[in-house]
Amino acid sequence: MFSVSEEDHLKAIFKIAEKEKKAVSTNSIAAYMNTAPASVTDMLKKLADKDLIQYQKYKGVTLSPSGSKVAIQLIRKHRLWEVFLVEKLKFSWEEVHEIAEQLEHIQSDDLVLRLEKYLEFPKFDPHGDPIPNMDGKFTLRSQWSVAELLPGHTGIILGVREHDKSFLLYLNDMKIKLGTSIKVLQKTTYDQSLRILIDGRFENLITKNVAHQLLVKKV
Amino acid sequence: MFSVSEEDHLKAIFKIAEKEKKAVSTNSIAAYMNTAPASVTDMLKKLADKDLIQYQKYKGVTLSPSGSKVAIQLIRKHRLWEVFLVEKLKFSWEEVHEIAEQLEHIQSDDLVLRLEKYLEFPKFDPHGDPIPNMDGKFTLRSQWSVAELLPGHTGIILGVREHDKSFLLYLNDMKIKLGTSIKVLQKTTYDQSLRILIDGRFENLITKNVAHQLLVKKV
DNA sequence: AAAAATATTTAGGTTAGTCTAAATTTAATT
DNA sequence: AATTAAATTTAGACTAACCTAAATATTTTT
Ligand SMILES: [Mn+2]
Ligand SMILES: [Mn+2]
Ligand SMILES: [Mn+2]
Ligand SMILES: [Mn+2]
Repeated sequence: MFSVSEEDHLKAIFKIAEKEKKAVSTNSIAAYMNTAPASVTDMLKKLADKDLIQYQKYKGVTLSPSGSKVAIQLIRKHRLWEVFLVEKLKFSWEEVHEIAEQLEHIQSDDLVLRLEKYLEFPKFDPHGDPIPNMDGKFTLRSQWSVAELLPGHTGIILGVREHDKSFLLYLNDMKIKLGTSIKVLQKTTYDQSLRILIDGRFENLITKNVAHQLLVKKV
Repeated sequence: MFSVSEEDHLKAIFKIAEKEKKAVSTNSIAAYMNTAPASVTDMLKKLADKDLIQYQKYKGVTLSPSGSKVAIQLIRKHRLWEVFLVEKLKFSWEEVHEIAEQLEHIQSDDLVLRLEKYLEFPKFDPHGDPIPNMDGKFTLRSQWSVAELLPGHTGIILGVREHDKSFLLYLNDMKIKLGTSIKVLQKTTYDQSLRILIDGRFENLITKNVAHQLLVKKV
């Protein structure tokens, strides 16, 4: 139906739009996709022709309903495959993204449904990101970043905002994974760095930025 | 490393060479791949440049050691994914080929090794074809076609030569699958069609050609 | 409100992978 | 051994997906 490149562009637009609610710029897509802005312009014309996006020269783009559907289905497949790779093949959470980036493009509706069933309908992927259901609906849950926790309060890790491999390896080193409890012991007023207690056992210092990437439920 | 099209061409050459031991012709590859002979010629030049095949104009091609390795690794991945689809996702044997045709191109050596382990090192795929190991070695076993069985003798289905969806659906109808026992009751001298007993329960008539496609071990 | 800086598009080009039609080589048949 | 038929390659063309450099629009700063 759609090429790998078309799908990846639609996903990029979706993800960028998720953070900043305005129309998505050509340059932001190019940065996300690691391509030249001129290449993005070419693709935007094609996607607009197929009514997958609303596009006006120089004004940025938004996804049309059909484009949004393609993007969400792609994200659904990506996250289901990530669950498979971690739960069944025992990959670590920092290893799965590149492989899922390929697997998400396998075309077979039946495959996705059977995979989802086989995995017992997971609602979140190994990074804590919600997996849209068949109809494109995401499961919502209330979550805070560790940066928002007050000293003395504890949270359970639900997910991470940053998916960078080196960041995930850094968390591995600190013994932080999904389900880990984080108690904020102290916040530095100078640079907002935090002293935290990990699973009631390891004490460590993290920067404000790192704290911002860690998503928890309050306990 | 190699494109989907390059990989598929190498696999086609391998599979055609498997049956007819002479150099593989341009037209046979074109027929196998459903493309124009001219397109195959273009690809053969490219593969020869990369030393994946031995190619002389008008003389057909053979795989080089490196080309053979690529083809065998692709077949390995294809068949491992087919096992996954049937054993884990409960697809039927006639549904898995097209999906595996895509999955075989996913690039990750680690993925293949983990998948193989997860599947507990299967030696044969859902159609009874051998799965090459990491080093490209196929497991051999002695097998006969039902056409070779003498009346009164029985075999257990090990595999099928024909992978066509309609053929597999026809076998489903007859309750023939891997492991099924086939007893030859009678052979017609006129057209060599056979009356067979399936799993000791269903009697049926099959043509000589169908019998030729059914591979069994003698019991 | 000009000027300067930045973002975006256009112009023109490349490579991979396909095609059809024509030319050429090889194989088969008189 | 010619002639005809079949197989294969060459020539020329197209689309998708990229690129760089130049032109143009928009935004920001003076
Ligand atoms: Mn992708
Ligand atoms: Mn993820
Ligand atoms: Mn394939
Ligand atoms: Mn098979």
